Amino acid sequence: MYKQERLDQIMAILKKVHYTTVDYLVEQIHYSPATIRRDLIHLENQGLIKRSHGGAEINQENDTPFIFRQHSMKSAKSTMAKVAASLVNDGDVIYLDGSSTVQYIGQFLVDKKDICIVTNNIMLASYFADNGIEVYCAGGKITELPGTASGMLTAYAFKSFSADIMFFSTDGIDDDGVITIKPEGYKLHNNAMLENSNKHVYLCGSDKIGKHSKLVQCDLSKIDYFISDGDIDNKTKEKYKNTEFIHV
Amino acid sequence: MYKQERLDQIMAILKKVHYTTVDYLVEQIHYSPATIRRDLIHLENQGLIKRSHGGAEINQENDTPFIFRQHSMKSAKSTMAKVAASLVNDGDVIYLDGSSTVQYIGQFLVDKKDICIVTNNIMLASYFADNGIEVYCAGGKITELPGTASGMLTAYAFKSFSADIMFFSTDGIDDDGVITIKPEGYKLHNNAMLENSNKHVYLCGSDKIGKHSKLVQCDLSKIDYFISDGDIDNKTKEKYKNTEFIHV
DNA sequence: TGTAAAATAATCAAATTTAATCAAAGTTGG
DNA sequence: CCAACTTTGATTAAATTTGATTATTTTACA
Repeated sequence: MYKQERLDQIMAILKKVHYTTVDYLVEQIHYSPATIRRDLIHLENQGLIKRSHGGAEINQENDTPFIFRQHSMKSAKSTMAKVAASLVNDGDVIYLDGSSTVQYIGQFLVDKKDICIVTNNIMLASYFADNGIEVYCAGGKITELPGTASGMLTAYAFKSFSADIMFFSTDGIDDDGVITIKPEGYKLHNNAMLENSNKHVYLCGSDKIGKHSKLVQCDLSKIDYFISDGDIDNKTKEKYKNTEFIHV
Repeated sequence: MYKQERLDQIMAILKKVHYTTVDYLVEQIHYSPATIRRDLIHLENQGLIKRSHGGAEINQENDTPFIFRQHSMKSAKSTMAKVAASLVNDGDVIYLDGSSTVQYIGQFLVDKKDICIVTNNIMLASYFADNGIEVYCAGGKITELPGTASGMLTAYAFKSFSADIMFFSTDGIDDDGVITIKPEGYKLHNNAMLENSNKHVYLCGSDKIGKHSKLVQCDLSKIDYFISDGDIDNKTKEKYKNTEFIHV
């Protein structure tokens, strides 16, 4: 594993849990405590985290919207987001789901002309509104951070529009297709998004390839663009000829 | 357990109960009294809490989230909000509109037990979610800051619930009743809120009394509690006997 | 105000975590 | 292919954190 890959993993974990212990990182990343500590020192020197006895916590800038923190500019998610945003045309109506991966697309869309966003991520909705972009918030029960609406109401909202393009990300993919381990409410509104949009773009971090779950969101054949920083085996690519696999 | 995790747990407990004893924290967190005390000293140095013999209490001012900091705590809006919040019972389903006045109520509701919030203010929705309170965001087109949804979708969302109590504020009142100068979409969802809630609480800053507009939201007879820092003439009070006028 | 009970502060030893050092493994460039 | 350089993991010394013990302070109440 490359050093940068390890650093990204640490940042990805910290982004989720806010702080973590050295022991936990050792367990997750399978490197020695000494190496993990050196990585943490490196990240601290970059100003991305703050170390303390036993672990480290993420450095969040209070001024910049937390959704586009600096480190994210370098991460795989941000790269995927940039490629994803390039699929958007001026004038498009765009569905953005509430996942943290899709969240990164926001910063690359503010320059587009005459677009209209529909999203169930309330922070994203707020961000677009701040930047003078027409945005609809798909409401519903707020279930998890960062503020994501889900359930019947959310599905209803997505059913009320017809989008040119939709961006989403779930917990992973396996042989059965796009899977999710989230509660069933997520499947509801994700389906509503899928059914009421034209092009479907799926973002998939390399860590999510091969994850299993009993809850299948949809078949890969529903996906028009599959964007990932990881590799998909050729058998899968053969099977889904209509899907464009984009490696970043 | 990581130190920061313990500090967060203590703050989480203090956010709920405002004051707690060392013994209680020892019981909850399973660390020795000595460690808990050291943690409390640490939090006190950060200005987050105030220690006292036997326990500690939260520092309210620092705990106030940024959305409530835009004006001083002593402002009329905050006073009205505090009175308004006292009308809420544990277990209530509560409608909060997207006005900046109503926004202040949020901070006084986090202590209530088992409540459920429905609001079209996305910052408020985010705030309640952060504080572990069941919250539904009424979606729709985001029209103005602070991130307020309005229109058909918003109305639909409010129609999907049945609330015990509703809080709202508009641009003012005149002889015709509660008026608004906002676009018509606001009347739509405000009406939905009025029709699907039991008690109606209207907050009215003194500067809003006597404002005119051609758009009338509703008659004052619809209002159960009229909270204001300004004076209402007796003629109006006579006319609307069923409305309780609360001067703060 | 005086006294007992309770809580806090101070101190110290044990446990845990980190820093420093070094040898082995891996990389790079000629 | 080899030598110089970097990275990694193990070892050990130093630093930090924790909980127990004891002394001091604060509180409650007669």
